[in-house]
Amino acid sequence: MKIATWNINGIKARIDGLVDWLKEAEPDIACLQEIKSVDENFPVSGIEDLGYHVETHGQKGFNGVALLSKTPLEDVSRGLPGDPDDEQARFIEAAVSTKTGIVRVAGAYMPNGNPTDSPKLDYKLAWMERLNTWAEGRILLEEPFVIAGDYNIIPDPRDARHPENWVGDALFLPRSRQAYRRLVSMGFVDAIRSVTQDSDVYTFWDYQAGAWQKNNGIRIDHLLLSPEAADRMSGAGIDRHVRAWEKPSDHVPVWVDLAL
DNA sequence: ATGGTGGAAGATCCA
Repeated sequence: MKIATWNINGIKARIDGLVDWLKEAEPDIACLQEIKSVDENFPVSGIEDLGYHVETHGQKGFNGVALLSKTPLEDVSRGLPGDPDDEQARFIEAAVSTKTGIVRVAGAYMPNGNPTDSPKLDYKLAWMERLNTWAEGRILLEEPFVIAGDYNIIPDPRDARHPENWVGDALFLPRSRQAYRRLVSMGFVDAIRSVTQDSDVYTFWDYQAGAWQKNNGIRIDHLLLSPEAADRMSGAGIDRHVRAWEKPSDHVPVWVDLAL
């Protein structure tokens, strides 16, 4: 079972590229972030034509996440638990039945947190705390389980081409990285880091200043596997070539293969 | 110090 995550930066602008990538990569489950669309306007037909079930959690203009799956999505839940006043659409979770049981997948779009002297950083850190509290409960289930998404966190200096340029940025602050490390320390496995220790492995290149051409990238899109999922991992990768397509997102898809 | 790019929306906000 192939599970992928991709921050598509606007479904309306990316629908053709998404369909091309789905045909090429054939993920069983795809988690999309930054759909920037309300649920009613999400273009489901071209995706359903490829055999996918679609569940969205959108909002007007910004944010928004979606799950696509070749098998039906069960127990769908929208919104990260822990703050009923949080109106930002950044989280969707569902379960999928497999030959060996179920796999649970959460698709998440973590807050950016910049500028760091604004409430946005507080929101980012509080959101990560809520995620960690929720993840503690999930890991106790001892199920194959994946948290996939745009974490907006550079875990380590080797995850940036120019780490010195990110000092002081919310994506690289010690507090942000600590929150991510606390999550991983519960027992999750970073899928990409379990197949390579290379620096030069990125998932995002800014549109500005020729970042892609200079390979000035960062690794901020992650697939965290519960121990039960990690035990069944057979491969992982980054579809970096998608960044060179026409009208690309600034992020590329990241995927993991699980023997489920 | 500014602008460099792009998406959604339709003036700015967000990244």
